[in-house]
Amino acid sequence: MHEKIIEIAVRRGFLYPSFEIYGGLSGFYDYGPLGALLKKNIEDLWRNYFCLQEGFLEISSPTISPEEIFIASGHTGNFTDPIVKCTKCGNFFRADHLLQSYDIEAEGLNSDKIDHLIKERNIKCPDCSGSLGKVKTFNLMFKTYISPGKGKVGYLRPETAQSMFILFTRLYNFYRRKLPFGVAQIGRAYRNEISPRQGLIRLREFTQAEVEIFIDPRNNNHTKFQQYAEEKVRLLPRDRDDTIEITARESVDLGIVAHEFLSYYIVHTKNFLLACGIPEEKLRFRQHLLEEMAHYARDCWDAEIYTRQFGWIEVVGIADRTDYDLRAHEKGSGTELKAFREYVKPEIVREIKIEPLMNKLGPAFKSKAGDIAEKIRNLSPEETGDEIKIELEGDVYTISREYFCIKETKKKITGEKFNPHVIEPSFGIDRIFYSILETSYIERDGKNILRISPALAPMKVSIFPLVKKEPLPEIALDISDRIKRKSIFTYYDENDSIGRRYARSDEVGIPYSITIDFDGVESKTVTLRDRDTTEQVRIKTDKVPAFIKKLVDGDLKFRDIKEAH
RNA sequence: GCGAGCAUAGUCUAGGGGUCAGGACAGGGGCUUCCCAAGCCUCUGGCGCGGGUUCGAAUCCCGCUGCUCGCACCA
Repeated sequence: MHEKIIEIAVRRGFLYPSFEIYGGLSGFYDYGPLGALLKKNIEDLWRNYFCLQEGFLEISSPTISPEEIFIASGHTGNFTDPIVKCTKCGNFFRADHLLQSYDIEAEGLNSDKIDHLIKERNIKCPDCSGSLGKVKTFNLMFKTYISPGKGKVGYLRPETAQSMFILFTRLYNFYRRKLPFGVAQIGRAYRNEISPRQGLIRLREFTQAEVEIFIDPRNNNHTKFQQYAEEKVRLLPRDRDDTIEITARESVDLGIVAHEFLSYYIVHTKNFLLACGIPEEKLRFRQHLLEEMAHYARDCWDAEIYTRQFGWIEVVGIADRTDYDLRAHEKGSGTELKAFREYVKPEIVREIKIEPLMNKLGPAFKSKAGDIAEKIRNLSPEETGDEIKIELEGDVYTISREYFCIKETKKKITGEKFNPHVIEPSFGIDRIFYSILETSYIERDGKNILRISPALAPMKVSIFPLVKKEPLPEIALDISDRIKRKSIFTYYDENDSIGRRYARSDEVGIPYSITIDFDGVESKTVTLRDRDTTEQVRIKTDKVPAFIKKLVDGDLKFRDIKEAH
C-alpha cells in the first residue's frame, strides 16, 4: 500500500528522492512537477484558512539566523544532546540521562564535565557493563558560518517561529498596537535528524506553516468562539486511553482544553484538514503528555492523522507557548518585547522622593557631586532628617538640607506593559502532503486512483479528443485555452485509447475530464467526466470553462450538473 | 550511529566469471470515427558507487552509499 503510493508518487512526478544520481541522501525529497503543484495548493488552502479567514498576514524571513537567537530561545541547549557510546556493545545513550539515573545532577553541564563525571564515577554501559567511550555532543541544528574568515556562527532555523517572535514590536506596531493579532509564515525549516527513515514523515529539510497569535493572557476568550462552540472534535486527553468526542464548548467548560483560544484553533484546524480531504474518522487531537511537552509550552494538542504505514502521525501542533519566547528574546537581545494593557481606570500613584539640588551640590562638591547625588537618590525619604551623611570612597560628607528637597509627585498610570502569550498552530506541510496521498489513494478495477479534492488536485481537468482526427484536437485545444484563461491547469492528451487516457488521468488525481467526440461537433457539446464515479454528462462546449471553475471552487458539484442535464 | 537483509531500465523482475543481460508494464513515434488500461508495427532505456582478485567482473571478495527491518534518537 505504502510502496504502491510512493511508487505512483515517484513515477508520476509527485516526489523524487533527492540527489539520486549521486547516490541519494535520506531525509531529503524533491517535489516533482505535480508534487510541487499539490504542495502549493495545500499551502494556498492553508493561507485561505489561516491568513485570509483569520486576518493573519504572512511574513517571510531568512532561513539562516545568527547563533544568538538560538542561544536565547534555548535551542542551542535543547538541540545539543550529549551522547555516549558503549565501546563493547555499540549502544548509544544520552549521557546526561545516564548520570541522572545515578542521581547525579547533570542538567546543563557541558560534555567535558559529563565525560569527566562518567570517568570519575566509573559508570559502565547499562546494557552490557562495557566501558563507555568519550561523550560527544549531537546537535540537531545545521551549523554554518556567516561571512568568510572567522565568520559569525549561524544556524539553519529549526522552526519558522523564532523570526516572528523577534519581529514582535514591528508587527505589534503594524497591527496598530492591538491584541490579539497573528502572524503567519510558510517556509523551510531544518533539523539534522540522526537517521530519518520514514520518507516524508521525517525530513531534514521540511516545510512548516506556522501562525503565532499574540494574546493577552488575561483574556483567553476568542471573539469568534461562538462560531465553533457546538462543533464536535475527537480528543485524546493526556489522562485518558481512549478518544472522546465532545463539542468545543464542552472541552473548555470541562477544563480538558485550557481555554477558548486553543479550542477554537483545534476546530479550525480540523476544518482545514477536512477541506484537504482527510476523512474525519482518521483525525484526532491528542494532548501532549506533561513530560512530552516542549520546555516553553503550557498546553499542546497535536492533530494526528491515521496512516496505514505509520499509524497515527502528528501533522499539526497547537501549543500555548506562553510568554516564554518573548521573554527569552527580551533577555537575549536586551530589547523590550512588550504590549501595553490600558487599565479600566487610570491609577494615580503618589510618590515621595528625595531630589538632590544639583545647582547647589555642584558648586559645593565639584567632581564628587554626581556620585553624592546618586547616593542621595537611593535613600528612602524616611531615612532623611535635616541632614544626611554620605559615605563616599572612605570620606564622610555631611549634606545639609539646603542641598536636597523632599518632593511629592503624582503620576497618572494609564496601564501596564506585559509580554503577550503566544498561541501557535504549527503545520507540517510535508506530512499533510503524504497524508493526502495516502488517504486519497484507492484502487478501482485494478487501476490506481488518487481522489484528491478538486481544490488541491495539481491538474484540474483533462482534455481528450476522442481520436486524433481533426477537428477534434483543434476543438480540444481551444477548450483547453479557454479554461487556462481562468487560471486553471489543464492536461491535454491525445495519445492512446480513451480508456488508457482516463486511467492515466485518474492516477494523478485529475478530478474531471472533457472528451471531445464527433457526436458533439455539430451540436457543439462535449462530455464531462467525473473521476470518482466515472459518470459522464454531455454539456454545451461554451459552458465548460465556467462549470470547471465552479467545480474547482466548490461552488458546484458534479451531481448538480448531472441532474440538470 | 549499531546489527541483519537487500541493490539488474521509470516500475516489477529473469539470469549469471567469457560474442546478445531476457521479459512484462510504463514511456516516445506510427496505423486504426476508439468512451473507460483494445490491437498491430516500431523505438528509447538497465547490472548503485569505489577498490581488489582474475587474461577477463554485472557475476567472487572488501569498502562506501542508499533502501527495508530491529535498537538508539525524535526539543
